[in-house]
Amino acid sequence: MERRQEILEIAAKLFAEYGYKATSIREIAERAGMMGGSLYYHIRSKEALFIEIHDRALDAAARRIRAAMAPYTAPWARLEAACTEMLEIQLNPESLTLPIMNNFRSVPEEVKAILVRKRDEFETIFRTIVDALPLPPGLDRQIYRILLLRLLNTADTWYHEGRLSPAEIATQILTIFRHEASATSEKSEKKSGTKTAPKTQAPRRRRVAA
Amino acid sequence: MERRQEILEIAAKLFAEYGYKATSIREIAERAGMMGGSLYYHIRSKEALFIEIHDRALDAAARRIRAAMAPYTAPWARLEAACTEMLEIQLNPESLTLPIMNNFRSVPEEVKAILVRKRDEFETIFRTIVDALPLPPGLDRQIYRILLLRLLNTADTWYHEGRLSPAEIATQILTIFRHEASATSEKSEKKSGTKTAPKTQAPRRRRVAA
DNA sequence: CCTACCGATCGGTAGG
DNA sequence: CCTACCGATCGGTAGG
Repeated sequence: MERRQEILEIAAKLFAEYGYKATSIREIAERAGMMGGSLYYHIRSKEALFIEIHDRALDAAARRIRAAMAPYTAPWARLEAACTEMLEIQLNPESLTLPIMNNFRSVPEEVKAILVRKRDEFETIFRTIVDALPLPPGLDRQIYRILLLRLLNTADTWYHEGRLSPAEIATQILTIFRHEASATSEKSEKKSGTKTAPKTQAPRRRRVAA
Repeated sequence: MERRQEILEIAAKLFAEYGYKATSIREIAERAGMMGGSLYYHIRSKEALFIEIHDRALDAAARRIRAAMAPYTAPWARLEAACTEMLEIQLNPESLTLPIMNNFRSVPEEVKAILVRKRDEFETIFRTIVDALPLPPGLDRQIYRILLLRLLNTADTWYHEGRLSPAEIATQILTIFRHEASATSEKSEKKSGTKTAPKTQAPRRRRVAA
């Protein structure tokens, strides 16, 4: 039973690094210490394996992000909490919760349809957050959300440990994406009695041209 | 001689859509109206084909972007011109200049090294532009540039024609990424005697919280 | 540019 | 979980 979990994690890492097609069943099996054919004692097919990993990763990510957002009600604070958590997930080299989303180029069309449906469902979290932001009218919320998710989901392709932490990168992204709608920006988050800024990296963020 | 160009364009389209590994020589050949083996009259190897397409695409893109920037000297205007042109290139379904960059996951390691070197060279264009921007001190220019390039380079993965044009998407990205350093933001672009805003989609862009 | 083929590798199965 | 194998597909070559 935990052997299976091990296999899922090995496969997730390989899928994330090389994509669906370029990851072979035999390579997964070898890293799990068995022969290619033996893997089919644990899995039904390569396609089913990929779908299961993707589903589990997104479910786990959704749970973690909702938990991270829970303490906040102010829109920008919720966005920051969600983005930070998402980056922690995407940039963590361990565990199943890995960047397999958005790497669908070599996935068979029928499978892709299933993955995209699941991913769209996952992204409603961000849809809700973005819709609540007091953005300037010139910004298209759909594009805003898509762009933000692109950055979060593809961060693993350029990130290498050492320079900035996931939380620091989240801060940079938030600094860029933070635009207030109203002129009375500093105090425009009206919801009271709740925390306004997340714990991580909060300080040197606000710098609205005034 | 133009037959070869045809093959390069067909291959570029397939590589962009499915990635290196998932694109077969036989599929390229079939779309070019010949047998798999016949393709080797025109190319040396699959690897060489990919490298050539990548090189040509980046050279052409660099040329177009430099030309688009040429009329401007104000930093933000140069950035907008470069981003708009880059998106026109990335979102144009025709021609060789296609989004093959950043899809290196299934490319053999040795080839990847060559591609990355070329891409880094290409991206110096944006390095120069970003270094000239009057950004607030809280923003890390390296991260800023990386994030911006991610959005430009991966736009093809979510773009579908109909809603917004490449130029309109560029405007959205620029609106998000525009942050002024100084408090006297509106007039802080000191360079005079030169055009300040590009021709495309300029109007409804500025909306700094004041 | 085609035919015909090479060795290698793929996902998957049978039988134990 | 292994051995041994299946049909399919891969990049590439020889010989024309």
